[in-house]
Amino acid sequence: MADSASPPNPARRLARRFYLREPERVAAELIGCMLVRHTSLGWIGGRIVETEAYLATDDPASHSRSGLTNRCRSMFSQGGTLYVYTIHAKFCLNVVTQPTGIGSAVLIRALQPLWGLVQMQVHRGIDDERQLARGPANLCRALGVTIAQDGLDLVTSDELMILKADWRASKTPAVALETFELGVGPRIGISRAVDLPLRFFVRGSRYVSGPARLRN
DNA sequence: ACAACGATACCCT
DNA sequence: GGGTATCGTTGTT
Repeated sequence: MADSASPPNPARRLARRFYLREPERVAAELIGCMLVRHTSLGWIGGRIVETEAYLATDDPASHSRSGLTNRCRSMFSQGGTLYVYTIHAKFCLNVVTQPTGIGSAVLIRALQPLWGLVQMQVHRGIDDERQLARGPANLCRALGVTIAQDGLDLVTSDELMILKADWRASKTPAVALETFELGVGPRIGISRAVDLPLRFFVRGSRYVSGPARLRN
C-alpha cells in the first residue's frame, strides 16, 4: 500500500498549551492526532488510535507513583516532553502532560500507519500494515524510537512531533471517514488500578491493540 | 496449542 | 526501592 496522498504538515503541530492539561483530557483529545517522525529517509508515522492516561496522584499504575526517579525523570518535565521507558528490553513512548514537576503522561499505544510504511516494515520485520504500530512496544519499533529520544520536546523538535487531528469525535458510530467514535475503558496490561477508565481508542478500528472485545 | 506481547517481576547497586 | 531483563500471560488460528 502506498503512503497517504498528502504529506504531514508540520504547521499543524500541537502547541504547548494542549499538553498542559489533565492527562485524561489530553489522552482523549490525542485520538485522531498524527504522530510523526522526520528522518533522512522521509516521514514515518500515522494517526493515533489508542492512548492511556497515567495520573500524577492516586494512580498505583503510574511510574510517577514513587516520585521523581532516574527512570521516570522526564515524566516530571513540562507537558509536551517525550517520556520513553524500557520494558522487557523494548521501549514504550509517552507524552508528558501538565506543567513541570507534576508527573503525569499519556502512553501512545497504537497508530494507523499513514507515512513511511516501507520504513516501518523494515523496522518491524513484518509486512502486515495492521500490525506495524499496534501495541506500544511495536509502535516504538516501527518508528525507530528508543530511550535515545527520551526527554525530547515534541513542541520544538524537528525530529518528532504530534499534529492536529483531521478527524472529529462523533457521538454516533462513524459513517464518514472524517469522524470516529471515541471508546473509553480500563487500561490494558496493568495489575493495579485495573478499573480506572483511562484508556481511549477509536471504536472499531482494526489498528487498536488488545483483544477484540476491548476494541469495540 | 502456539504465537505474540509487554506501566512486570526481580534481584541488587 | 529502582533499574533492568526475554518469560509468563493472554488471545487468536
